[in-house]
Amino acid sequence: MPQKRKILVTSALPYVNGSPHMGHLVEYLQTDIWVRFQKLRGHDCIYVCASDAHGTPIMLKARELGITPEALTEGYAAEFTNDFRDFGIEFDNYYTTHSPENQALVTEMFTVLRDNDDIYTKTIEQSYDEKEGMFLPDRFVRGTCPFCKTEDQYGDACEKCSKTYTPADLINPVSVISGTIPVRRESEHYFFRLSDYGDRLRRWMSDAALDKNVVAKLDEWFEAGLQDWDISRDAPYFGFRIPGTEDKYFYVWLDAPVGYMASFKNLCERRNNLEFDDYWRPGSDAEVYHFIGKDIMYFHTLFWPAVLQGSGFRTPTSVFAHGFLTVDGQKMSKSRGTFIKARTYLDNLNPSFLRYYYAAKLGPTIEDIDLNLDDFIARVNSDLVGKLINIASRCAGFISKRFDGRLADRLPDAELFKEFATASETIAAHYEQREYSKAMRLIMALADKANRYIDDNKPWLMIKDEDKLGDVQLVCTQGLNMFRSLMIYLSPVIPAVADDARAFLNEDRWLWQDASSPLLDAALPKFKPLLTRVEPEQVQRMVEQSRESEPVPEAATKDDTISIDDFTKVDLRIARIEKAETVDGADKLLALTLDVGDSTRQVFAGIKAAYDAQSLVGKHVVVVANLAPRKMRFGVSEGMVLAAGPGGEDIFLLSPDDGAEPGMRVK
RNA sequence: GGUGAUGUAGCUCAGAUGGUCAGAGCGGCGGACUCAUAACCCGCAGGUCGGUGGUUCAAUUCCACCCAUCACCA
Repeated sequence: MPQKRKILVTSALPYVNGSPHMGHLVEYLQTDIWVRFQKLRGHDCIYVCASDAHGTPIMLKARELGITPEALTEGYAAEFTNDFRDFGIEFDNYYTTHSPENQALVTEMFTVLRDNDDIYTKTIEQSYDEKEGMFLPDRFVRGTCPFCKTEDQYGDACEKCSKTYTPADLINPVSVISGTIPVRRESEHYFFRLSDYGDRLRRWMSDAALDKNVVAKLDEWFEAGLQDWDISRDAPYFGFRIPGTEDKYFYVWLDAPVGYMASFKNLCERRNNLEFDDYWRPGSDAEVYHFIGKDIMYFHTLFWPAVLQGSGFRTPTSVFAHGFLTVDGQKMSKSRGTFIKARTYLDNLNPSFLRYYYAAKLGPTIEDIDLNLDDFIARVNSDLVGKLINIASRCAGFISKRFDGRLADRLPDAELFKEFATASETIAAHYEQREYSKAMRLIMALADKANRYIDDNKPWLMIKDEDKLGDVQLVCTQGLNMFRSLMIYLSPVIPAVADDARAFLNEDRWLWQDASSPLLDAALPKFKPLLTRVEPEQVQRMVEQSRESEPVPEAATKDDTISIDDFTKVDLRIARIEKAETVDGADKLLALTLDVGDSTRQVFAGIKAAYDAQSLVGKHVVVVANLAPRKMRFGVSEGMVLAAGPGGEDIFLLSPDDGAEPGMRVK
């Protein structure tokens, strides 16, 4: 066994302005497998993560929903936490960047950098939305591409011709927030002198033994010359205020990676044998690794190590970048039903299947991986159920029926078992190098070998011959031991299945090296199927449930309880129907004009069969006021009127008791 | 537009400093078996290794260009 290592591992912090989906899981599963492997090998390995809770998109989304950014991010963070747990992703700590620890660290780092003259200020010009009173990130200005004249493009690049430019270049620019024309306005910003860090970064790069594709990308950036980094944003902004300023905030990308340290620090405060400085100060003997997606390499391989170098901390040992997920060979798509939320998967399929499938495809490179749904079914059923679990299944029956559940006290083919044992270090090396697909191939090749062994020895024939009864026990003991070794090798990937297998083998715990010594003369309980096959219908249902045209309401997902935060996200208001009219060309719709207190709005409701338009005028109803406006063929619907019933003529509007006034909040 | 990565059998992917490098698993076809969650075992698959040029005695593997896909452009 190699020396015990101190390892700190992170996954990129999820930006909590939406629900977790299959793409997120690539990274967290890749990391979790690696962490579990290290722990199984007996190392001290700590896995921390956190929600990335700051920045303009979160601020605006919260405003749109009429809730605080804290409430918004806590709501999504709860989804992430639940989904991570249900996929068997085991963090030592999951925290948030919106924390006192993070603020203290960011402030400390900023102060050190500023005192070392690594920070300076400069006045720059940016797009400004006068109506909203805020500066606009490039992505929040849209207009016509100055090159190819395609309309409605982002302020930084054209999706059509993929040329890049600035919002000032756009023809007819519009703020996506207010719809007004942005102006150019000057503001003082804080910059980090990244340009001074070229040599130090190159040194770090060569020490970190980065993947060659990552190095290629870095070289490209060095070639272009390092530019200083704008680390401030003007108010209004959701983040940490820069010390000594009234209206300047740290850019979310400055405090996000510091969130790794803050989460770890938070963990240290709860564990007395863990010291923050042992892991994060220069001279640390711990290894620190960041698992990230290839899209955020810039931040993790340039800004982040430079900021650490300049502020008195150690740099990461290495950064592991992975590719993106495609589904059936294409980008995830809501209309095709391939934008699959983690929860939708969990509602239909066993998480171990995805863990195995991803592992079977993951390597150490930044290449994208494809979730091919047909391949997923075939692979899981044939590898996991048909090959692996089958080994136990075909041996266990003989052992329990004819030998009282008792294993033999020796192996009939020690040579063969030794093959399984000596594969141990090769498989371990694959895991260590994040060559999971190679590890899986090797493990499955061994599973083939185990099945062949049973086939060659034919216990089902020997069982008919009293003289050969002992041989049956021996062969099955051999088979179960091969199964056991493979399950140990796979336990980082499918921990839940491995736990069940271990329980069947009546053992308390497994360490990696246990795979090299057989389990003999032990009593086993009755075998229960460890996995059942994937049915194509399950996958179909998952895809159907993911299709945008038939969205699954959040509340209808299986997790049957919601938090009070979830409920308060829904802004229910009393409204008075001012006008109700039929809609030309629509069989079921009535167009309602609603008085919601401070304003009126138009809502289309599918209640034509149940209500006569005129009879509705003056009636008070309940409306979902913060539902995203929906464009329909007949106009925009700005909310939803609550009603009960199966539909058609049987629809019953909800109305409040007398006294309720338009605009009152329902709670 | 610039830069980088990828493009190998129906599907998912391996592979080589240029010459037994054209492979695996799945699917498909044929056979065998019946212990096992119709699982397992044996045999069969001929894809111009994205396209076009070039270098070479020889290229899928090196070079150039082109096409497609993905990413990044702070």
